[in-house]
Amino acid sequence: MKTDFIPLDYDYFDFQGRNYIRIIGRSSKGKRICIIDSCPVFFWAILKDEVDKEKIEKLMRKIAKIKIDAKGRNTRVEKVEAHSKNFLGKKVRALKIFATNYKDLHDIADELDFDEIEKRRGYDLGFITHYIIEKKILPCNWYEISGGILNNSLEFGGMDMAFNVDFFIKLEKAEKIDGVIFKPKIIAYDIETDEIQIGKGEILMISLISDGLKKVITWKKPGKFPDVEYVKNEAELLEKFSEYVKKISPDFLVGYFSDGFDLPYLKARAEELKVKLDLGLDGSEPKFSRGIELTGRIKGIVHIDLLKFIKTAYSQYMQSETLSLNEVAGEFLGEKKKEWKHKHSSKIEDDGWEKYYEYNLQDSVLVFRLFEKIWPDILEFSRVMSEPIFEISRNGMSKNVESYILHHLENFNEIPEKRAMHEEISKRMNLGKYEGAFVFEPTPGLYENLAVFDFTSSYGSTIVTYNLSKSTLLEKAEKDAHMIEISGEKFYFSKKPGFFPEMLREIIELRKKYKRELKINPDAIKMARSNAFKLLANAAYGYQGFFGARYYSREAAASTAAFAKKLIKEVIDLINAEKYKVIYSDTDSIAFPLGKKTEKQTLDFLKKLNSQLPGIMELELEGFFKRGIWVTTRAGKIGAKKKYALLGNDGKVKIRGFETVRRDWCPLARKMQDKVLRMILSSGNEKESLEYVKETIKKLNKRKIEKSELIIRTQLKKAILEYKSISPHVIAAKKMEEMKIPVSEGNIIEYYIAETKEKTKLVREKVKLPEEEGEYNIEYYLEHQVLPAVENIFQVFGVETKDIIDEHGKKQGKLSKWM
DNA sequence: GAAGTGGATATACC
DNA sequence: ACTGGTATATCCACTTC
Repeated sequence: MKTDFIPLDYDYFDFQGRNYIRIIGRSSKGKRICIIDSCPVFFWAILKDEVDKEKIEKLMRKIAKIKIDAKGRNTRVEKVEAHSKNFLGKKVRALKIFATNYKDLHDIADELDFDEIEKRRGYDLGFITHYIIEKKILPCNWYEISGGILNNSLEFGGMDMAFNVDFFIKLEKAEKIDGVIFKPKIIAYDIETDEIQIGKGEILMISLISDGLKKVITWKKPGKFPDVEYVKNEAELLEKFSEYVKKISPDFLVGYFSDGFDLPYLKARAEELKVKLDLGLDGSEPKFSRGIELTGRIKGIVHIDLLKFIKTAYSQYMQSETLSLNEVAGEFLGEKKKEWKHKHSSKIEDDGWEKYYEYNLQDSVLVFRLFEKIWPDILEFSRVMSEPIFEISRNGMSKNVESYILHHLENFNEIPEKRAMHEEISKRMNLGKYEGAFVFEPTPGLYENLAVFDFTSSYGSTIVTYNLSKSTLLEKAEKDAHMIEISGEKFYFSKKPGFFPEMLREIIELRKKYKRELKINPDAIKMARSNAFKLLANAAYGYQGFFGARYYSREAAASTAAFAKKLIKEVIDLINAEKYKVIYSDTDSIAFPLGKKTEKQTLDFLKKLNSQLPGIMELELEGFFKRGIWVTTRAGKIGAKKKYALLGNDGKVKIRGFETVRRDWCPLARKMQDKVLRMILSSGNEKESLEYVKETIKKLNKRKIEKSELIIRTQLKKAILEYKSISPHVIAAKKMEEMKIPVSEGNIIEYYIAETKEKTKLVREKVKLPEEEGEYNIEYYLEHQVLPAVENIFQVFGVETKDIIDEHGKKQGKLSKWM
């Protein structure tokens, strides 16, 4: 049989002691196809330099005889070959040792305690990754495949009969082709329960959205509500859900925080009610694996938890303060969740249920639309990293960098480095920090007509330019090498291109290429591809400094920061030498007023600068800005770093670091500061904004400010009991516990500071929950929220605090006097 | 018990 | 455990006089 095919979900099984890959995907005609394939199973033994040919042959014969009986399997070495390979950039002789089962490679490697062998590598990639590298059946790419159909066959123990697919094919040949645009079939789902703790309460309803399906299944309050389907009880609810999933047979089952809530909840309730939650294509139930977080896998259907992907791929560029579905959907779709105040189902009035159903349905609608929106990114991530969607949608960026490397090693004839084990990891973690980026101390003030330059992929370009990696680090000083001094110690890197910097060079080039193509002819896929490469380039530096990395190199990471620091300082000097005056710089950006120069002169100068930069280092214009403001730190007279506001020539305001952008300040202070900054930037003076602040303070004093504007939000980052220092939000969390409001690690705790009868000094003793009765503490909000947010800004104009709070211009003593 | 200081904590920047 | 370091600011916890 011959068909086109796009691989979506990979897993593997053992049959008669051997490993087989099972790939589930689709044809362009929408048929569900499962293919079975296998690949050579092997790892590498790297030989010591001095071992001669004769010894190698003897060793190979010895190794070829290895047989082990592990975990009830008889595994044996099938074949041994000698190869010339590279390991960490060095030429090595290595034995390629083939065995019958991937899972036993580690055990076989353990048997190889021969003197001739230096290292054993390539047994810890995971069979799926190993297979993809070997056979190049890449996820989310189109193939023309051919092979024999298994139809009620006993090959593989009759597995084809158990799988609910259109075709079950034993793969013989696969050829990559340009396929059509793939539009996956998905179900977005969401559940509502009585308790938050997994499995503790009943599941009241499940909503499902798919193409042509929009449904809430429930066993609760009946009535004539649109899109609601009734079943008898919770058990039937689960069965019905299962039935729909099977009927639709989606490629992806998509949820939001569904790894941590919806899917485990369904499983737990199914167990409790003795219902089989047979969602898998073979009728199997979802399986969970525990890393640091729970992940839920369904055989043949890719379970996607959008929250996880959004965290790694978007969160750093997002405005949302939390990654709640409500906020994220608001930002991506301009659409929000429906209003619903959660309460136990026993307390829901008869007329409340319709709202609850609508609420539940809307959540699935949002998940469905969110998926549609970010699908191009998921797809391109999978293609770029060459890893299945299940993996890339959950992995962090360091893992993605590593995937990219592993799938491209063979271009360099490289044997993969192993993952670090526990001991090595703790050793790396204990090394402490190295010196990082340079931040220029600004002189506080309001500046006009500014230019901002920044380095494109600064650290990535630095790694490429100076060839910085584990394999290019030289042990001794060499003449023709890249050298950097870090606090007295000199580090040398070879000029012979290493595979890591070379891969990164390609990543940066591809990113530029796709960005160019995007400009000419934009579409979502090009945008996604360009973005995936951008994220990869940006994560490469962090990867080398990450203790869990296979290609960890603290020296390379520290040198990257040091080289970049040295260069940006040199560039600042060059800019100053051109009669500009740099006023600020952070890591890879430089800001300076144009002074007497024109924009054109500045752009010409930028060109000249670029011609002088080493390697692939490149400066670009971030923008011209009409005005910018820098303030002092709270304590001293020195300029505050990482805190400024700019007004672009395009009218856009860019605010960094100020309380405005910090979620742990109350809305009143944030909004007021934002307005003040905008007023000052557009007018060039403080007059108008000062009046505005005085008005605000008056309102506060008259209690005319709504309590909702005074709610402070702080994240509870660990369990309440683990806190050594009991700060206001910890007290608020404790109060919530007492009131039986569920609180857990990671929650954003809301509270306000209230008036108290007793005179207490500690802020935490004035904490009240938003729903608690009480008057807000005027003094606290004035002195700890409103004034601190604007004091430093007005200071730039010589306006002092007393000028802000004293509308008559007279010095006042205690605040209470004029309150 | 007030004042000063360092530590713990949260959040932002790049 | 699941990229890195730099920086600001708040409030608590503790010491000192």
